[in-house]
Parts: sequence; structure tokens; C-alpha cells
Amino acid sequence: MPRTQSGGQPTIVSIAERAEVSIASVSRVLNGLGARRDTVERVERAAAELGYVPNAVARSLKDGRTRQLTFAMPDIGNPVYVAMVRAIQSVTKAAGYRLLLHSTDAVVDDELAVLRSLGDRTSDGLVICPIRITDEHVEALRTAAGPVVVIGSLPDDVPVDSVRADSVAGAALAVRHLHETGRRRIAFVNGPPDTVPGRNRDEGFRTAMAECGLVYDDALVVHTDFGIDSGAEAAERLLADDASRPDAVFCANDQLALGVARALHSRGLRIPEDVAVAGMDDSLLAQAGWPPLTSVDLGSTERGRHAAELLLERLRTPDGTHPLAPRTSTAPPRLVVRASTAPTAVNS
Amino acid sequence: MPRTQSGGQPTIVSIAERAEVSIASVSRVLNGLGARRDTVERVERAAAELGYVPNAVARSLKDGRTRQLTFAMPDIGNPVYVAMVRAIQSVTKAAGYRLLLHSTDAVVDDELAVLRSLGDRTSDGLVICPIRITDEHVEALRTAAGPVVVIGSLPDDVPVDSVRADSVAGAALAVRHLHETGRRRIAFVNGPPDTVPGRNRDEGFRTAMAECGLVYDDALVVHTDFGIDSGAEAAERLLADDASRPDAVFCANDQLALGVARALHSRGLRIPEDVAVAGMDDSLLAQAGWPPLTSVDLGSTERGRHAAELLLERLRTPDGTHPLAPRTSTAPPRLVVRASTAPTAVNS
DNA sequence: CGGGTTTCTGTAAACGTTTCCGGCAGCTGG
DNA sequence: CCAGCTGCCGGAAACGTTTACAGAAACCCG
Repeated sequence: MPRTQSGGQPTIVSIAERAEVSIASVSRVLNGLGARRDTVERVERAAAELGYVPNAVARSLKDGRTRQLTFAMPDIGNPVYVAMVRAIQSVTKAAGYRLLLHSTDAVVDDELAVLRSLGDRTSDGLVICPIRITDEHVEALRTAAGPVVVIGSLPDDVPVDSVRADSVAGAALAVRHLHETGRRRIAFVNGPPDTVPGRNRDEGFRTAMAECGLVYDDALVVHTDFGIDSGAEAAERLLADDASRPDAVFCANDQLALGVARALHSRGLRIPEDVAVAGMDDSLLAQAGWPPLTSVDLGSTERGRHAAELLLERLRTPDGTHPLAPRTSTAPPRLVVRASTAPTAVNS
Repeated sequence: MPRTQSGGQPTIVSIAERAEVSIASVSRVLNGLGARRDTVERVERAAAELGYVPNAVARSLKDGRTRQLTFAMPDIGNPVYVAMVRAIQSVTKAAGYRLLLHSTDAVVDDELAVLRSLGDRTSDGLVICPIRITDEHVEALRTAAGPVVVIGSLPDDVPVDSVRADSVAGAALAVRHLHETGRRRIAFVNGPPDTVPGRNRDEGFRTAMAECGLVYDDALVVHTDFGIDSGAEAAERLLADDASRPDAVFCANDQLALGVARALHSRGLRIPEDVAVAGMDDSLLAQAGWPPLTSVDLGSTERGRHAAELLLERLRTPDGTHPLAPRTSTAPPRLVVRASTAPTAVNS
């Protein structure tokens, strides 16, 4: 029975005893530093025989880094965040970091708690995707105990890296596309207006409508929660009055769009012949339904990847030198046209 | 400028100096153990002024637990695993554990690495969802350095908690449903046959077909990868010959089913009038398409939740006493009927 | 063979906690 | 007034590593 600590796991001490050398030598051999041939062999044999695995916690304590990163987002149920997790995971994995996932359930206090918990040294850095940016967020970001990258739009004077989507331009892309394919009564199903994405999409919609010479008609704009069922309900409201029926519905995300599509189908309306539907995010859902959904890709994958890269870069540069200036980048939106907005004979 | 360690973060030592007490007292106060009123106040004030946050790494080293759990699954892109992550996350969060996410990309060596890495004490326990169970898996599970719960089917003699889906029964539910609603030529689009789910679904399909007095026709069975595009391709193959066209397609997951649906739509075939389609997993995708998809819920959420609970329970019971016997549970499948398999006038 | 250089090794400190233990002060009761 | 408590406190050890430092061994060369 090998001599081990109470925990049961072999430690560097068990190896030292078995190989009859000091713990310093064990550590050196295990880390590939110089040692006599004989010592190397004895240590390696002992380590193998005991099935030694270095204790990552002890190592972290010693050198002040955990090789863990945290990603905090509102809800893993939303495909957009899944895309981000996926991208971030693949970057961090390649760099030898583990990924800690934190679901904030879109609760502001939870987001703040995550920011403050950077101080507990549980992870070396944080990518956070807040649903809202309050003054408290700004304050917490300023005083963060470690490097942070925000996915979302920050006030300019907050000295933190950020990666944003251009949903204003994205919404405009969709509206112009609908206009160009002959649609004139364009409805808009948006998410909650008090979130950053919600506000931006609204802004994009308004400006693009104006650009196209179309009037912003309150009766054709619905605010609701993100989610398929919400989309269906919103569509019901828009379709209540047959006379003023829209010939296109632009939705603030794909889930809403699928909800709208469902409502249209169950009323016997055809997509795109009677009503065109466009979504946003170009998530895997866009290709799931029928007809396949035109959607504006806001670059979730790209943003996730880039956020992770910024964070890693910041971790690589020693804090002592002139600190890296905060960087902000914007992922360009991309319109992905599919069948749900095909022009109809009569329209085009 | 408060006196702090080189790292910059205040520690228990900084507080002790500022409050003019020993570090032992600081620790006691911070952990709510007894102390004189005066001491408590001084320590708490000093801690607040310095913005002290306890170092989780040091604490972990001391008491041998990290308050982190790991979940390893093949691919976060698959909605089934998203459901699991979500369920696990919510359980672990409630219990005060952080969640470490590990994507194995369905490569066996990666799964094994995760199992072995339990020894580095980075997390207190592991929920793993392997795509295959090899002898090496079994060996790694036997010698795991910490508690593990497997989501999937294990050989009976492996002493590890597991939570399994009953995809045999699940497939049978779907087939019987299709048969009862008048379908007779039932095709089957399955995933890779060398995975556990693939094999089980095949078995379920075969037995149910036999039960219903239908013949298993090789020409109506396609094996492919899981994924929407694979489903579409599979459907193309099944539909190539008009004469032998199936009147129902059962798919091993929702993505395949959506792919099949797409192929059917683009050939102008109607669902469910011409061909019924059923999927599996009842993921969020099932409600995304049109018509909404009949699907067999294999309880991903349930399994994730239960796996997490088993793990937590095992963590709570001290290892010294009689060890908990390994437990195995099976989530019952549930058929969710939607429009995609509605009986047609001529059939029913 | 001895002095200097090089290589290797062991001792000990450090990372930031928690906790055991001995001791001191204050109190109570005889 | 003292023995015995009780309640707090500080010193020190421990968790498992890495690493600075100093000493020992080996080697080279004159």
C-alpha cells in the first residue's frame, strides 16, 4: 500500500518517499527541468506506479492563475448564446483553459454578482453578455478584479474590452431587403424595449423605414418577450384586423419569427406569397422551419470567438507593462436570404 | 493606500494588519464563529474598506473541495445537450456549485481525458455523457478519482451511477403511434449504428415493427449522421423511387426529422397528408418547424436534472461510511403528438 | 591533485486559507 | 481569595505545489 496523504490521492510527497528523493527534485523532474538520469527514472517510475496526477488547486494557489475562464450569459436555452458558448469553448480549449459556464437568467443582480466574484480568483477572466447595462454594471466593470470582455454595447468611457453587434445596421438590412422585394406594409415584432438589443433593433427599424420612405406605424409594431410563443401571440394581434394586414413581418430574433410563421400557417396564410417573414440571429432555427427563414446574422459565433481571443490576449500580456488600451469591435451584420422572403409575382 | 499582498488583492493578512488582530480572528469573524463584539466590528470594517473577497483557490486547497462540478458532453450544438446543460446548471447553481463545461466533440480520447482529469481535483465531481462506451471507458470509470454520474447506458457490472434513456421503448412508442394512425410503410432514418443511441433506436424500431405486424424493410432504413442536412439527404434517398414511397418517416432525432420535412416540402409532398414525420428528443426544434413535429421526449431535461442530483447526493454522503451503492435509473419516454402525424381521412 | 566551474540536490519559504491548541483574561462560587 | 470555568485570542501547522538559495557532488583543466 503506497504511502499517501489522508485524502487518498498520491501527492508529490508520496512520490518523493517512494523514489527516495526530495520533493523539490520530484517537482523539477515532473516539470521537465534538469536532473540526473537516475533521478529522472526513479521519479517517473514512482509517479507512474502511484498514478499521480498533479493537484491543480495547489498549483493555482502557487502561481496565481487557475487556467479557467468564465462565460456568463442570460440563458443557455437561447440558440444565440449556444453559438457563443460553442465558439468561446473552442477557443479556450485550444488555449488550454477550462470554461466555467454561468447562467444569469437575465437577472441584473446575478450579473453583478458574477462581476464581483472575479475577485475570488476562481477564474482568470470573464466574458459576460449582459442583457442590460446599468450604472451598477458600469461601476462593477470599472472596479473588476480581473480582465473582462463584454459582449454588448458599453458607454464609451468604460475602459473595458467589448465586442458588439450592429443590430441597428442589421435591422436596416432586413427592412431594405423587404422593401426591395416589394413589401410595403412591414410589421415589426420586437423584444422587450428596455434591453439594449431591443432598443437598437427598434432604432434600426425606424431609420430604415424612413430611408425607404415608409411610415412607422405603431399599429404594426409589437413589443413582447423573446420566444416562440410570444411570436405567435404577437402575430395574432397583428392579424386581428384583416383589412390592415401586413405583407411582411420582421422579427427581432428567429424564435419570434418562427412563432409568427406558426400563426400564419395556422390561419392558412402562405409564406412568402401572402406574408414575408424575416428573423434575426440566423441561428440553427432559421433552417429548421419551413420555408427556411431569411435572417440577419449578427455574428454570434464571431463575437464569441473574438471575445475569447481578446480575453486571452489580455491574459498573455503582463500587467506590469503599459496596459493594453481597451478595444471595441463590431461584428458586421450579414443578411442571409432564404425562401421566407422570396418576392411574389404580384409584388416584384 | 491599503497594505496588500503583491498580487494586489487584499487578503486575510491585510485585514488582520488593518484591524490589528490575528489572521485567525479574521477568519473566525468572516466565517461567523464567535468573537468579541469589538473584534467583529473592527474586522468587518477593515474587510469592507479593503473590498476583501475570499480567495476560493486557497479555500479549496485547505478543505479539499472546489465547489465545482464538470459536465462533459459531445457537442453543445445539439439541443439535447443544451437541455441537459440547462437542467444541470440550474441544479448545481441552487446547491452552490459552479459548472465547468467540457465539449468532447464526440472523440473518445477526449472523454477518457476528462475522466482521468478528475484526479487533478479541479472539480468535485463529473457528469459525463459519452457517445460510446468502450472497454477503456469502463476501466477509466472504475478507477475514477472522484464521483461520476454517467448519462447513458453502462454495463451492469460497472459500479457507477447512471441515468439512461429508454430509446428502445421510445422508438416503439413512435412506431406504434404511426401504425395506429394508419401508416403502413414506415421508413426509419437513424444515426450512426455504432453509437449506443443508434443501436438502441434500431432495436426499438425492429421490435415495434414486428409487434405491429410490419416487416422491416432494409430499403426503408437509412443510417446517417445526426444533423438537418443528413436528414434531407436521407429523405432524398428514400423518395428516389416514387413507387415504393413510404407513408411515414420515423427519425432518430428532431434534426433529422426537420431535414426530412424540408426534403418533403421541396418535393411538394404534404405533411402529414402524404407522409407523416416523427422525430425524437422533443427538443425546442420540434415546435420550431411547420407543421409542429410529433416527437418522442426521451427526458433530456429530466436526465440532466437527475444526474446532477445523484452527483450532489453522493457528494453529501461522507465517503467514510458505508459507500452508497451505485444507482441506475431510466427516464420513461413520452410521446408528444403534434400535427406532423395527424391521421389523414384516407388513412384513418 | 587542487581550485574553479558546472550540475544537481535538498531545505525552506511562499501562495491564502482554516483550525487545533495553549494561554490569558475575566468571571463565578465556595 | 483562590480554584475552576468560560470565552476569546494568537501562534502555528496544514493543504500540495513551485522556486530561491545554498550546499554537495561531479567534472575539467592546469
